[in-house]
Amino acid sequence: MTAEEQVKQQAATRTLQEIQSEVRSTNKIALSVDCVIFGFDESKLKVLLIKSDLKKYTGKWSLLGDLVFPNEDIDEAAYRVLKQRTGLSDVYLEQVHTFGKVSRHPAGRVVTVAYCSLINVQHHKLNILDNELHWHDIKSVNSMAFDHQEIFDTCLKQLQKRVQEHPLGFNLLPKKFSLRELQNLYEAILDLKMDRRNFRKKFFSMDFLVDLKEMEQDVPHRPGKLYRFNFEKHEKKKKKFIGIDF
Amino acid sequence: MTAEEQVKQQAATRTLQEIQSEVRSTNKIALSVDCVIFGFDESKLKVLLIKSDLKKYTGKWSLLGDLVFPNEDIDEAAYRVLKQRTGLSDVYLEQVHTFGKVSRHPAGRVVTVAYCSLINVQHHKLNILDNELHWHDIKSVNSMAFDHQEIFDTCLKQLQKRVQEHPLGFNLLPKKFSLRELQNLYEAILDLKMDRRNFRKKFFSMDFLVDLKEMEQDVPHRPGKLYRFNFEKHEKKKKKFIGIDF
DNA sequence: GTTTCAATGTGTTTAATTTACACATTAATT
DNA sequence: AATTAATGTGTAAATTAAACACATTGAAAC
Repeated sequence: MTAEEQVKQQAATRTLQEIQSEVRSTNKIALSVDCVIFGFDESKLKVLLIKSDLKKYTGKWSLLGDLVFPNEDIDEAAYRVLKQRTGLSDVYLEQVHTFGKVSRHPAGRVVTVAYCSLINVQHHKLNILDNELHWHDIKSVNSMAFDHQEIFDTCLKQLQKRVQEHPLGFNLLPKKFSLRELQNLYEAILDLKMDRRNFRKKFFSMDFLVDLKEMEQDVPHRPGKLYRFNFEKHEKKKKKFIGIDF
Repeated sequence: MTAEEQVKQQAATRTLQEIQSEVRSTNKIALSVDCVIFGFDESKLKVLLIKSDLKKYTGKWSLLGDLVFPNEDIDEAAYRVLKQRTGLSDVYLEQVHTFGKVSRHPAGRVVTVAYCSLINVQHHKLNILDNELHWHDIKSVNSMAFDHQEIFDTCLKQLQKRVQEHPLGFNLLPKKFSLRELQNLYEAILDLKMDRRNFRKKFFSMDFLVDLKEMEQDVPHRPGKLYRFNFEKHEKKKKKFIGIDF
């Protein structure tokens, strides 16, 4: 870890009290980033949360976030938070929405830019840095600190939409995966059941899957074939008459 | 106009020099909103721009924006800018993306939240408040001040996507419109030609159009029927097996 | 007022995509 | 060797999208 990184790491662990004093020191608006970090484990979609350190919200969970430094791009700030908390870099990260209601944060006027990140939980397990963190099943997340519930809901909806438009889901899977895992993932994200035969047909008809000629190991029943994601460019079919689909 | 509105109007006409001095007075991050205001006129999609008042960018055009007040929601700030510049309220306004590179603005560290607005140009003509404003054909917009070109491009892409998912386009049309105008609008937004028969079929098969039993007036050839948008709720067809469409 | 013109208005056929649905195969377990 | 619980595969029906051509109307030109 470089000196610069250490400074950032130190700064990012400011308590809410410290943030509060900084925010209130001027009447200007403070800017933060919050990351909704998704993982996939045991056929369930999970989100990485931290225990809120503000008394008012004792027992509530929060997203991972921090104030943006004056000399740092907001995207960089989000990467920094992610790196600090998970130890991971080179992961999927996308800005989703900015939340800027006057009274959204108890520490003062803090506008926050929400990011959505998709990580591989297996990799993360090797790098876990903080025992205040916990992976929550998204179905059990229903009352978070501040307006974090709204931020989370927005990011989840965005993910559900995005995952149907772009092959993002692979970011949540291990490098080698079976079609069953892939389908479990989509069912967990979209919260629905799909027909196995149609699901397979759909993915095989696109160029996303490379057959690794390997089989699953240590599964209690018949092993399935393993695939990896095909990183070569995928041509998007152009339609002449764009299907307006309200 | 209330006293509060006057204060806001006054504040919003700050010059860039004034903004600059405010931004540099602390080392904190300043927050602004920028509005990409779309209109539709003469079968062309237009965007409302203002001449940049910063010397470095003389002759360049800018989006309409302002700093966010400490006691104002960011959505409110965007509405304020829109109201000031167009005189219009109750118009379509949607947050699109936040731009937060360290050096994006010459006045210092200003992070800006971009909004997309769709207005009816006919209404706006009655309310025009500022002769520094100009409606530009989107096809001729290619070098704006600061990073406004990038912001504009992002908002246009977002609009192209949104308009195929939701019936937003109607916000750009007069209350009464012909199918030809509707198709011209979609062709202008999406920058493509559509088959007239399929286009009509598509819109009639949805519940969006109410036949006003009126005909166009003062058109140089055979008049077409006039319609209005049907504001009643439209049930979105649910698919069982969600079409993953990369 | 007849003709010309340029737009509106309408249906059908084909292709592509989506959906529904059932049975054989495999490997681990008993 | 039989059982079990999963993987793996194909086809038919329904829906949706795409391609395509001609009659009708009203204004403008003559």
